[in-house]
Amino acid sequence: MVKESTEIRQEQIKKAVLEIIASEGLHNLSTRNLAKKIGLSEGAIFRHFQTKRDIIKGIMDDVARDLIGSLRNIALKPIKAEKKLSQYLCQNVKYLKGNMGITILLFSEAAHLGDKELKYKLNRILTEQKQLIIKIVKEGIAEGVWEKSIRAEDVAIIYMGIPITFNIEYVLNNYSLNMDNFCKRMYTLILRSLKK
Amino acid sequence: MVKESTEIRQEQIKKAVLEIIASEGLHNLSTRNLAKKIGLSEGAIFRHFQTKRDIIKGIMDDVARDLIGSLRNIALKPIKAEKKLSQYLCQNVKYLKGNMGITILLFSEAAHLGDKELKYKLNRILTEQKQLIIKIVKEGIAEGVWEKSIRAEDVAIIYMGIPITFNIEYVLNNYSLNMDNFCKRMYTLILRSLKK
DNA sequence: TATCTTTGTAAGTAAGTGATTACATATTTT
DNA sequence: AAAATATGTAATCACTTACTTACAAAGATA
Repeated sequence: MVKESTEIRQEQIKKAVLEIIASEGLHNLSTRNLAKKIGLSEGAIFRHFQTKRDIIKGIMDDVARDLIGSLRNIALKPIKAEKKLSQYLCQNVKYLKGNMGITILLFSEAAHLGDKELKYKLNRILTEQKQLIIKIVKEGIAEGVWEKSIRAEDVAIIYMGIPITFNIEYVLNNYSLNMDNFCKRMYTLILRSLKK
Repeated sequence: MVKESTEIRQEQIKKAVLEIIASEGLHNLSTRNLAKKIGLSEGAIFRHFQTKRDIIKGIMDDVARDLIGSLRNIALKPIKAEKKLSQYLCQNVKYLKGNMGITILLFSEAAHLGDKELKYKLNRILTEQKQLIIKIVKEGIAEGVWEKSIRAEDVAIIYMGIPITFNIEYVLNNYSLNMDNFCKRMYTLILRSLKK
């Protein structure tokens, strides 16, 4: 009987949640299946998280910290807006690919509506991502390389669909979609709509 | 005790499924809740559909028929590509708004992966939508109004994110998003990336 | 070494799941 | 009007759900 600290177990549990969603689907995300995946009893799960919902909340906090954090770093780099946009998009897609299941989890929570706290967390994640895009677009306009009349918020909205679409395509193409290619091609298109 | 034909009941059931998903979330979509919503017993549900999954399959067939049908009509109209694209996008968004819950349902089924038949149906719906977009883009290029070097498939991919994003925005904005506005603004942006 | 805290398990809980049953009542056909 | 058929219900099925309990054992601390 191996014992581990709550911190380690919590990470294992959150990781297993995403793995189950990505490989078996949301409907297989039961505490029973979760415990089996990690090799623990169901009771042990509830030793480290009070409720199943708390696990989801924990994952959303991770996303807010890791994904938004890395995106913010890119958005704040002292480089040209065009380069920022390219890196931002690729980093965004890369994160989702490396954490398959997150899109489904976030989106499905958006669908549940019931839990105000989860809805708020999701809203923050999406809003912050959009704000960073808006910032980059405005910078590009200020640099004089992108069209002045463009509404940065609209670019942000159309941008947000790209990582989500990647995820859908990725699943439907049986995980055989080339990420770098995808990312570069989408970047090229977005850039066309921005350029003067 | 009012009795109705299987055809009528099937329509009622499918409609109720989408209503429940849109207003109470996917996790509240139980056959029990479904029956309650319609004012029938649970047994009656299974008189008109063999399994719960058959209801979902029926809804997906409806989408394939109604949404894809109306989009195909637009794509085949004898009008300019620019006009087609505009109508196509707005019709697409309008349908999703009028059938809240469909995006969630389709997307969640994409996540389940298990059921090959459902996955196939979803794949067809998305692929057909994309093919129509590709057709319109190629027409615009042939007309000479859009840039020749553009890859129509890429436009189709970036396009597909728009209705989905609309849905997310719509839910998170508490259903107060102006559809026409949204649709026109997204069209303007897409058009910019297409124009010479 | 003895005690205490943390982490684990096996076996439960009540409530919910999709689906079936036996039977009743409405509608159509003869 | 009688028989046949379609549509309904209430009760129940076996099973799953998130979560809890009573207790055992590992690891840290005294």
